[in-house]
Amino acid sequence: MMQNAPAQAITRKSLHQELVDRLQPLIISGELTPGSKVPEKLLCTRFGVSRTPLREALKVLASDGLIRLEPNRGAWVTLVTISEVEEVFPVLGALEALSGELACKSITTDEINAVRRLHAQMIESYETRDLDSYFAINQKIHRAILLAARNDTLTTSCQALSLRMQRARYLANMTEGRWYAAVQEHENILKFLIDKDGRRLARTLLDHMESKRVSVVQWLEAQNEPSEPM
Amino acid sequence: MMQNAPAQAITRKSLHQELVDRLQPLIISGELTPGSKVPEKLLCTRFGVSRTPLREALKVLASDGLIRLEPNRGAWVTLVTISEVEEVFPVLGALEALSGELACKSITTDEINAVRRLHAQMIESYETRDLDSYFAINQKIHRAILLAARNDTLTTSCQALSLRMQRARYLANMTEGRWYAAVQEHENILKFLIDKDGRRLARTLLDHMESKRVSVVQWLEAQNEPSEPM
DNA sequence: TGATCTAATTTTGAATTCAAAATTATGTCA
DNA sequence: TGACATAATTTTGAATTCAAAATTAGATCA
Repeated sequence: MMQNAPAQAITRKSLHQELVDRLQPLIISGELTPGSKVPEKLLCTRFGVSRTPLREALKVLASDGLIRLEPNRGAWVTLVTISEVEEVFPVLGALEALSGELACKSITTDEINAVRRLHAQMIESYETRDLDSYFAINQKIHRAILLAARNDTLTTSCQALSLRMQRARYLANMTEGRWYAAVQEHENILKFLIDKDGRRLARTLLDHMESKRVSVVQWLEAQNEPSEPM
Repeated sequence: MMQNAPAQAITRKSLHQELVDRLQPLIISGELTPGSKVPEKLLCTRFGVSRTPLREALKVLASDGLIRLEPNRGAWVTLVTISEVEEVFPVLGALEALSGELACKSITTDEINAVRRLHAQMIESYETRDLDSYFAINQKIHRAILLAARNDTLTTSCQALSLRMQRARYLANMTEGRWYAAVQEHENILKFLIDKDGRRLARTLLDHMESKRVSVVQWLEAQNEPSEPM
């Protein structure tokens, strides 16, 4: 007899949800230019849908802060401002700290080993200075810890804020010094996770986020200055 | 000349946003019965709008977890489960702790005095055993601290999770003992806020939330048992 | 009676339509 | 020319329409 396995029920996703999932990457990748108008008509054509489900998706994305709706003027891709970064990173820090604490309580050996492997891969990317790969693996590590925390609400909240920050293409930043420091922080993250030292892991994740915040703000400031010379 | 005062721009709210704002209270007040179907047609009539903006609002409410969309079967008012409470309260705790820490850094004397007054009012409600009033003021205090933290992202995140928890009509709960303890916790909250002791305020808010979690879970368990006697 | 199948009705999801607002283009006149 | 007004066009917001899916009602038969 077939087990009632936790395999996800075949939920035929609704069109608007599908669109939310498709639009998010377009926004965080920058394919939809930050600050520009969301090309409603074009997107309808591109995805072969009418305006109704697309506009439903835009409302949801707006509530996530990825776009901004101006009444009677349409939807605009939001851009990452310094003040937004100053706001979001502390919140993300608190949430990631919590995720670390919870993860230490329920992470399995297999999951720890998975993080260990990811960590090794990330170091490799660091050594070959492959920034794209580094960031991709980095994200996977944070996500693995998040999932080990076994708290869907936490996962969702973190994910949403994280998405907003990913719009900042701060990947480009990463000075050699900051990169080295980040790797050191990750060594500690791995260590405390293996030790299941929730307290220290939380603290490290918090500090890690704070460093990231500083780094991102610096980059954004550098971006702004040239265009405001007076 | 007219100053560019920070008076809110006369933003004609969009219909769907208006509906989100109107539906939220219906859900948290229980006027829309938890677990029941969202009466789309009825709501259209009630608010005098067509299905389009209403359905847009439903998508947003669903992304906030207040309702659940079942493809081809409509929208359902979600009910507060124990496992959801176990998830949300720790996250809320972390966020409120952060709000306390940040508030201590930037709260003004006026704002502290406002909280002081609210606290006094709340004590009065406690002494007259006016639960509704107690909860209303209680919320105002937490919100005042949140606003003093000067972090809109934090405010929004907290608010969203808080709304989800408010669906639980745990107000009814509040044993005499728990109520007394909660008041004591609030005495400390006020004290640490006046002292601007961010660290201790954060810790107290966290503990406060944890106590609330226990209390709510107990109540929910009591609710469930009678209907599942076997 | 009650289980099962089929037809009628309702509800849902999404495309289309339409009026109002905003934008762009065109014309006027100093 | 260029500042302003007016007309044409486009875009937006929301109501309506329509096909597909789900639900309900009714019929059939053991």
